[in-house]
Amino acid sequence: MAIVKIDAVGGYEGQSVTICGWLTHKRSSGRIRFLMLRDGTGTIQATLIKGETNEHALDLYSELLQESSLAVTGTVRRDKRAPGGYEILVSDVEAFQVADTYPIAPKEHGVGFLMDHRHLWLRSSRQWAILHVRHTVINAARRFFDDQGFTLLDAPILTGASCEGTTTLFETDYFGDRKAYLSQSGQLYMEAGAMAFGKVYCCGPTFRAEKSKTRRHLTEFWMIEPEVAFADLETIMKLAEALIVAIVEEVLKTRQQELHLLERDITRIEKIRPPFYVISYDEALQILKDAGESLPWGEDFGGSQETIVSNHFDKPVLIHRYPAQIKAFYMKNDPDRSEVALCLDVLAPEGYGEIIGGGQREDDTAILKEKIEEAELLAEDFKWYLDLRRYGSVPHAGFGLGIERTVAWLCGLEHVRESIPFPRLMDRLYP
RNA sequence: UCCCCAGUAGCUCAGUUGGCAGAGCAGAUGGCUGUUAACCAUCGGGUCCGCGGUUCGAGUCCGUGCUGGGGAGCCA
Repeated sequence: MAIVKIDAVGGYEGQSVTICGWLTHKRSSGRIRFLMLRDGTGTIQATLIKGETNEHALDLYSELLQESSLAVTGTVRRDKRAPGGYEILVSDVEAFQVADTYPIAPKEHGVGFLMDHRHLWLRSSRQWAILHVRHTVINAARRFFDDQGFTLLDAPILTGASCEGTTTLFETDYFGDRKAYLSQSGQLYMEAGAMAFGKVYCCGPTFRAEKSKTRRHLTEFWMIEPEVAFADLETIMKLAEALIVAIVEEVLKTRQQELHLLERDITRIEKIRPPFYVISYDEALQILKDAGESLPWGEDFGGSQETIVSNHFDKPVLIHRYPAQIKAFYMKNDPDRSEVALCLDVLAPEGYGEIIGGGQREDDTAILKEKIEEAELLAEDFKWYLDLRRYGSVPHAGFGLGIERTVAWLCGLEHVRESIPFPRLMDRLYP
């Protein structure tokens, strides 16, 4: 007897198969009974009829509660009345386990309750769709870099120093006499990698101890961070655009069913084709001014300002050359205009905010030393980083793409917490 | 850290002017020969978030704490 996955039953019409899965639902009408089964690849209706199904299975039916784990054996039939087009005419049912009363009913639930049951919530069709899109986003991004000759170079998660202030760092004890921090970014290490391999990227979790309670923030989130030697801002802007295009194409190609299930307006994603919009910080300020939300030059955008700018466009918008004073110490200043940094942010459409941040790195030892001092960082922590400029410094650039915000945007989610299997938020470490 | 909202059955919620604690779903029992979140009937199920106060009487009003949600600040 073949054990068949639900998404493959179409190839077994008329044959007897066994499907192993979980009970999502059951219904009955007189002597005919229905089990809805889920196995991770899809759902299918199994039909029990007196006379065709054995007595053991008919008796078992009445004991089964939602999420009981089952092996269902029967004949695959095409039937218009069955959701999905195929059903199993059951000959026998065995239970691996009869579930206790399942807390998540097929009705509505509040966010807090679902988050407390995240380990079970993952079984619902909506989460199935979202996390499939996440899988594809990560895979598409990695394939994009692999195909262009990048080397995957994983960055450490435990680090000895902060690259920004210590206020947003998670601190942990390191063998009693020292402190270690959870990485906020793999970037500095990718710079070292770029000097060794030319083109590198990392993909992994990063941590921010920001006390942010918004729909765009997690304390643990994943980034894909490429870094390229002999590259300037323009090169990296082209790379950022091409990466997003590659991700969108792959999601549209392989995740139609998931997007449909999420009731995502696919036409808005189909618009995401090159070229994207490219504006300077100064031009973004003008857009805000025209919208009646003037901001003095030198200030960073808040969430509402980002939304105003991104709503101005139907595709992602690349914003370059922010004031140097609001950007990190390692950003290279524009030689033609020293008050701005050669940096790049990409805002997703529909108010999903910044999905990419990056730019060209400072490659001059003396200037970088100065900037480290200005940022009041410990010079000795960055000795190795300065070495990269002492031994064959080259122009180089890179960026980080936030996985969760990208997934939230493509899926049309209201909050990034659904775009990662087990979200970590300011007040939530369970489950 | 600040602002706003909420906390009543396992879940989602209603509860009028302060006067006997309610519905739908889930669960149990029974009915129905093709159901689509089936339907119909019956039944069980309560620390009304905690503490304090006002009152003859508090789910309801006041104070306070806790928890959750939304937002702000913050966010290379």
